[in-house]
Amino acid sequence: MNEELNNEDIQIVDEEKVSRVRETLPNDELIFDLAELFKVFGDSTRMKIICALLEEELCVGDIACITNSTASAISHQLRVLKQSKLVKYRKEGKIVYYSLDDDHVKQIFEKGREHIEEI
Amino acid sequence: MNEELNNEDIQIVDEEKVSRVRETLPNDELIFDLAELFKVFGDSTRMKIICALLEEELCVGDIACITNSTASAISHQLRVLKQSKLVKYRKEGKIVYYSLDDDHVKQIFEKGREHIEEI
DNA sequence: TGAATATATGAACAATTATTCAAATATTCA
DNA sequence: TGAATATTTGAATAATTGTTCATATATTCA
Repeated sequence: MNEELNNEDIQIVDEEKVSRVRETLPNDELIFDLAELFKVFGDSTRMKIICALLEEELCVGDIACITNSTASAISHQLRVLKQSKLVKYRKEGKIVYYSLDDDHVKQIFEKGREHIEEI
Repeated sequence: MNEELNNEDIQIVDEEKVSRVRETLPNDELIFDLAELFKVFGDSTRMKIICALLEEELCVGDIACITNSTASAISHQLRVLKQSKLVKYRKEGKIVYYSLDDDHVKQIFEKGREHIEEI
């Protein structure tokens, strides 16, 4: 009786290990940003868009056609990709051409594929 | 009148480009698997677990402590990481130690970080 | 200017999913 | 064996999110 800790609070941990690892962790903001970035890759439609753009620049209508999706759905997803700086675009009249923004996309894609294919 | 296409079906596309890109696309299964893989990286809690395990092998309780989470929540997420072959584990008595399964995790993590930090 | 086309956008709906809570296993040790 | 600890698991809840549909905006061209 009169204990300061009840059962739920007790947890046996390797305190030295825990504080050592804690200090090496990236800050919460970077972890959040990383998760947000990978979340963008974590959808089949967006992954298909990325695969298509790995080949060449494409307009919204062509991407929709290639991915068997609607222009509206693709436009929504392109916005997500744009916000993460994964794609860029240029306008030519009423047509908007999208392309991959830098080489990281390809590198991340390839590393993912390596993992999948080596299992 | 008597047209075979109504407005919703009409879409002007660069057919040659579309079929060319279509042929280079990975099959749907690979695209799905890739999206599933990146989805696993796309959650802050799992990303924290991954960051911690980049340092050294850890038991469930210690991971929970490091990430300010509960053992139950961590256990659920470790199951997800296990299913994607991102972590492996070994049992020592009642303690289960988890560690990263191969070097792809670190590589994917690093590529993600490069993208974040170069913007 | 007005019709046609390409893209973007907002709201609504359905589906997915992370966490919590309670309870079940598994293991050690007195 | 029974208490204590570590982890797992299943169900429920709350929050997030992808697609659809209707509509808005932008651009070209007759």
